[in-house]
Amino acid sequence: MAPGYARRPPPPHRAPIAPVPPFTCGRVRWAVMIPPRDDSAAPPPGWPVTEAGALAVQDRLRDRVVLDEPGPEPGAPLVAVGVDVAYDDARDLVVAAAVALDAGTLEVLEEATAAGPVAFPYVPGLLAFREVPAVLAALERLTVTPGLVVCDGYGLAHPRRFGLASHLGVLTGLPTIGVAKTPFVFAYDAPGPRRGDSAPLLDGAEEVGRALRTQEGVKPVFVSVGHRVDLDRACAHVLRLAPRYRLPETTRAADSLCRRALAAG
DNA sequence: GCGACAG
DNA sequence: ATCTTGTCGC
Repeated sequence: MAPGYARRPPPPHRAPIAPVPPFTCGRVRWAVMIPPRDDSAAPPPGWPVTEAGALAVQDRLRDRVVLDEPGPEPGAPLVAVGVDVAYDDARDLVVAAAVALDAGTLEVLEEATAAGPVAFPYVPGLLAFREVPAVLAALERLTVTPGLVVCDGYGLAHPRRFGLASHLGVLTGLPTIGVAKTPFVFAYDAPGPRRGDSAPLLDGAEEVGRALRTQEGVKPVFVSVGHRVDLDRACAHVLRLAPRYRLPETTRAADSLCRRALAAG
């Protein structure tokens, strides 16, 4: 692991990943987040168990999304962290992975995983409630400080403008973006055929993200802002992280790791 | 009202 | 997401 990257002192379990104003979830106060419990990836006390409860949490947290920061400068030194999860519903098990890469060289700097019970059923628009607890636990186990978190799914491209990437950003305070493989419910025109070509991802007349061609002749990915990053930079980071394949290396590394961890455990 | 619907 | 055979290509 290359020296020169900022590190947080372990153990991180009692310390917030980043200074974020306290908020409450249900009746429970999360200083920023996740917490202690044991060292599992179980959802914290107060994690919603109903759709109505989850909708209420989204409604309460959505205005905490920060959209007026440009985010990390593409080309500058950056620790880009990919997060993803794999499931075994039969065993009520979810495994999350967080893989930190040097955004310049794509070298793997650090890997972490966390396993726990499935926190929520899959409901379109409420994906964060299923994935976030385990993802937070995996992020906490990294010792490098993420400069950008790349999520598998959406941020602002969400019916209530609060997808997984935005949710994770608000909870951690970290800059986040969403990279999805399918366009969810939004409309777009096919981007040009070359790598780097893009077209707006539209909710009516509102651009909620971008269909971005990362490889020539390959279908685009769908990029949206999560938290503390603008859309131009989000796309620039995705392009740089995907020099060879359709999906960014962050996503590929995290996907691979959580699947291996699920199969192993 | 019914279906579609990130992962 | 996950269930899954073979197949084309580097």
